[in-house]
Amino acid sequence: MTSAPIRKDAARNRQRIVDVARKLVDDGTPLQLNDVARLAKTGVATVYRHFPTPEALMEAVAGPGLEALVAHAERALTEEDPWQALTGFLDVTLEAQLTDPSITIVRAAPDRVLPRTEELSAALDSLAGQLLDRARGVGAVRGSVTWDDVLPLMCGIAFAANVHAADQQTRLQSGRRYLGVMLKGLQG
Amino acid sequence: MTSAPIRKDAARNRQRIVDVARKLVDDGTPLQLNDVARLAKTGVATVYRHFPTPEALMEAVAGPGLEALVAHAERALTEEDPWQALTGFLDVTLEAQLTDPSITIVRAAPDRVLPRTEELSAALDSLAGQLLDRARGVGAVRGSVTWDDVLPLMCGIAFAANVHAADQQTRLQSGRRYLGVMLKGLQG
Amino acid sequence: MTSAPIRKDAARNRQRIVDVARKLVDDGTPLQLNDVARLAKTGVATVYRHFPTPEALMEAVAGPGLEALVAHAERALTEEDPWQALTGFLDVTLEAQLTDPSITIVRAAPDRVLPRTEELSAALDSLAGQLLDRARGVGAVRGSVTWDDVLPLMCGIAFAANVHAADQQTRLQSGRRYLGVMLKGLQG
Amino acid sequence: MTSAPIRKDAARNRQRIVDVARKLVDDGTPLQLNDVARLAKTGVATVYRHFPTPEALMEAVAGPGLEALVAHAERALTEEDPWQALTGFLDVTLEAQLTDPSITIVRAAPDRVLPRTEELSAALDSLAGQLLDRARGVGAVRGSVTWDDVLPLMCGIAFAANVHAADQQTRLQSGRRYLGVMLKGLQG
DNA sequence: CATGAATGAGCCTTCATTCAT
DNA sequence: AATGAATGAAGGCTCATTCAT
Repeated sequence: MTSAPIRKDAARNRQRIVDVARKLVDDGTPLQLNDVARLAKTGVATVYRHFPTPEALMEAVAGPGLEALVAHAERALTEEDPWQALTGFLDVTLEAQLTDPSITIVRAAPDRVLPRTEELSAALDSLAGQLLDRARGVGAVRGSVTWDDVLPLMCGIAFAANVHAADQQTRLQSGRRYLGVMLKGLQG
Repeated sequence: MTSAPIRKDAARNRQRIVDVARKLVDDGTPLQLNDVARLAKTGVATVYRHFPTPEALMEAVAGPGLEALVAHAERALTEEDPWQALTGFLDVTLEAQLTDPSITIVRAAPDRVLPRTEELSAALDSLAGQLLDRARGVGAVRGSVTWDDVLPLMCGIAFAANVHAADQQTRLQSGRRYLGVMLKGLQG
Repeated sequence: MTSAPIRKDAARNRQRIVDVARKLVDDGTPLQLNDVARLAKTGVATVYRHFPTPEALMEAVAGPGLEALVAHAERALTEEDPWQALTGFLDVTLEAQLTDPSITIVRAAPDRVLPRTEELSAALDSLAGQLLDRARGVGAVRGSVTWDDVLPLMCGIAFAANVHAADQQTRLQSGRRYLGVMLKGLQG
Repeated sequence: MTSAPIRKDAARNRQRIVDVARKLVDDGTPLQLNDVARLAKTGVATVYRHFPTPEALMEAVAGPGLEALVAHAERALTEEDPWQALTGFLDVTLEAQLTDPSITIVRAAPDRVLPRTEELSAALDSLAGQLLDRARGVGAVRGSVTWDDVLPLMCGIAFAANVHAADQQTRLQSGRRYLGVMLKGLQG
């Protein structure tokens, strides 16, 4: 009755599925549960059991990335310089978004389907909001801008970087440049 | 060079197709050539003859919007204040992008399939580049930024506005705010 | 714009589909549009174009049978003896139901999906109702019974005949016996 | 011959499974062993061990209802008036069939898979046959009709009642009316 | 005995594209 | 040029049944 001890082989399967999905996502391939099943050498239904919808799988793929960002945000909150803390966090966030498309996809989506993702997303918003507030507190950021705007802007920057360049290398460079533009735009 | 006299009824058909497609695009419906044909009361093959691929049709839909932007850019080049000229143009561009999704789609795509679109796109890039150069010339814009960056950024802003809001009204508001941030970020 | 001249080859296809479906229905096989397509040597989508749902196809299969019954009911209304007219009609109806399962399926269904079927069904109900009224008029049928009851009862008799026997021959015999029971039960 | 002592927990499981299945059947939901397992908080395999096929489970669901009918038939055989005994029994039977769909399903099926069901079914047929014979003995029932016909007819009446009405209330009313028609039809 | 994860065949449905009329 | 019927690959999803734990 206690929700789930989780069997070892089931966990292995689940992980294989997520791994395969990650590879597909990284390649920009749209997630098709049938393909995932084939590549993971599982039955389709196994994929469906673990992830009832493509969105759920996408969120599972994004999970570790989101966790890492949460961890980084927490560390950033302990830094001395609020502006440094903010820009450092945004820099890491951007790199994550450009490296792992699932992050932008999940964060740009109107809603989350897994409780865990919702939780992570909320935590991230809360922490990032604090980072922004602290920076505003020392006058480093305009009064009118909220995290509610910065989140879409970060997704927009990732989008722009993808529009501008196809290869990973250039994409990161452009992204950083665009982030620079935005940061200057945000300054008080 | 003008490939053929074009029969009047053919032209009428073509127009009906584009009109229908515009409506679908504006509603956010994915362009399906069969649907378009049915709504335009044409055979599918007619749609295919005029527009061999969905992309071609999308570009045809974007055409008038792009022409309007070219016209605006030309007028802007005659304005006195280079900064005003630039911001005015970008403001109109943003509104166009948020009003007519085909514009962002076409401009964010890696390549164009219709010669006419290529032409318009190139003209727009050239004119916008000049507007940017003029603004840079009077020190209103950072030296390092080129139109090659501003175009993706505009698409990113449109994307951000869509992430932030679902209704047209709010979308425009957010978009303008984000454009403000970018412009401040671009300033010398 | 006038609804449909119907192409000859299209009509041929449609007929092949209905023919295949009829065979399946007669064999008691559940109608699966993919199977129908394969057996009719058509693409699946062709079947879907003609019959958007299995129900629509089923009704198309039942069509001729219903038409024949309507014709019979019309003739019956011209007969002298109201009781003979009624029993003759019910006998033919039963035979139709036991010969062609689609008839019972369509008539026992809560609603019809094709306008044509609705039309036929309504016509049949109206004519049968008149036959019943006439029989009641000469005191051959109890006052309390309406066609609204006799229709379900006919379906019930067909069901009973199927329960009782598997082979066509015996099924018809039993069905007639059961019809006899019902008719006696209906008599004033 | 009683195959095994049967562990208490196993019996509990079995009962939970049957209870869940009964609920599903009563709701008109098709019996899916996976669903049953989930709702009964059992593993699927447990369901399969107790009931190798959906039919077996269906018969188990019908069991108590059949037993009750057998009991009623036995009591009926002791009644004075053979016609009253018969009609009373058929009335109770009809109500059971309309209340608990599993009864009609099992009795209309060409064969039984559980020995217990076979036994009950045979007993019921035998008893009902005697009730019918007694009624025929006093001239209350036509000579030509056998229980072999009445059983299908009862299933047909249940079918007709379902065709005629969707809600339980009306279904019972119609069923009783149809039973009345049949009884009149059977009378000598 | 019990569990529930895994399986994969199989059905339904859509859509871009071709081709006979 | 125009028509729209036909195609069939492809994707989504379910469910009866098996099997490792």
